Amino acid sequence: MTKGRRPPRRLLARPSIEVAPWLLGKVLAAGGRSGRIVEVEAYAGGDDPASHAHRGRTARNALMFERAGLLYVHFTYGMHWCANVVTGPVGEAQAVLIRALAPLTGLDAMREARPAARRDRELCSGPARLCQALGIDGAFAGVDLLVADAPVQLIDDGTPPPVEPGMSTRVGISRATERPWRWFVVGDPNLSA
DNA sequence: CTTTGGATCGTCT
DNA sequence: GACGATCCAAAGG
Repeated sequence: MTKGRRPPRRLLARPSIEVAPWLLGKVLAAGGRSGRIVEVEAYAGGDDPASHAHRGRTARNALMFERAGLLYVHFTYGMHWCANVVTGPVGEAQAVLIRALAPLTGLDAMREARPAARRDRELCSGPARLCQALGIDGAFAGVDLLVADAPVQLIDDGTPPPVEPGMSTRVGISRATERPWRWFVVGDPNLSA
C-alpha cells in the first residue's frame, strides 16, 4: 500500500480551478492499485457550460453538489466511466476530472484489467483508462475519498504539485472550449494527449 | 508515427 | 431523438 496522509477536507472545499492544479502529485488508490495524478481538468457547475451541472441539479449530477472529497463517477459514450473529485462548498457543483495517472503500485492487476494497453504508459493515460485500470465504476459513486479504508482513496504522500504545471484548454468538450482549465505535469509519459 | 470511423447507452430535450 | 468530460482497431505514411 501507498503510505501517506489524507489531505484536509478544507483544501478540497476550494473552487475547482484552485484544487485542480493542487491535485497534481497526489495519489489515487483503489483495489490494491495506485497511481500519481499527472493530469486534471476543472469543472465549475452553473457558470460552466461544459459542466454536467450547467443546467442545474439532476439525478445524474446530484453528487457534484455534495461535500468536497466525495467521488463523482459518470458514465459516458455508452461504455466508459470517468472519475471526478467533488470540490467547493456544499451546494455548488464543482468538480475536478482525473484525466491521467502515473502507475505506482498494483501494476500486474492494472495490466490484467486493461489487456488493450500495450505499454505501461497506456494503463492510466486517460480518464476512462484509469478507471478501468483501478477497477472504478458506478458502484463507487459517492465514496468519501478522505476516509481511511474507503474503497477509493486520495492520498498525499508528500510529493508537492509542480511549481509550473502545464496548462491548456479542456479535452473532449464542445462548449466553453476556450477556458484553460486543464493542468498536467509537463513531460510526464502518462499524459492522455 | 497519424488519421479515421465504429462501438454503445444513459440522460436530457 | 440527439449527444456525449472516450477508447480502440485498422489502415496509411
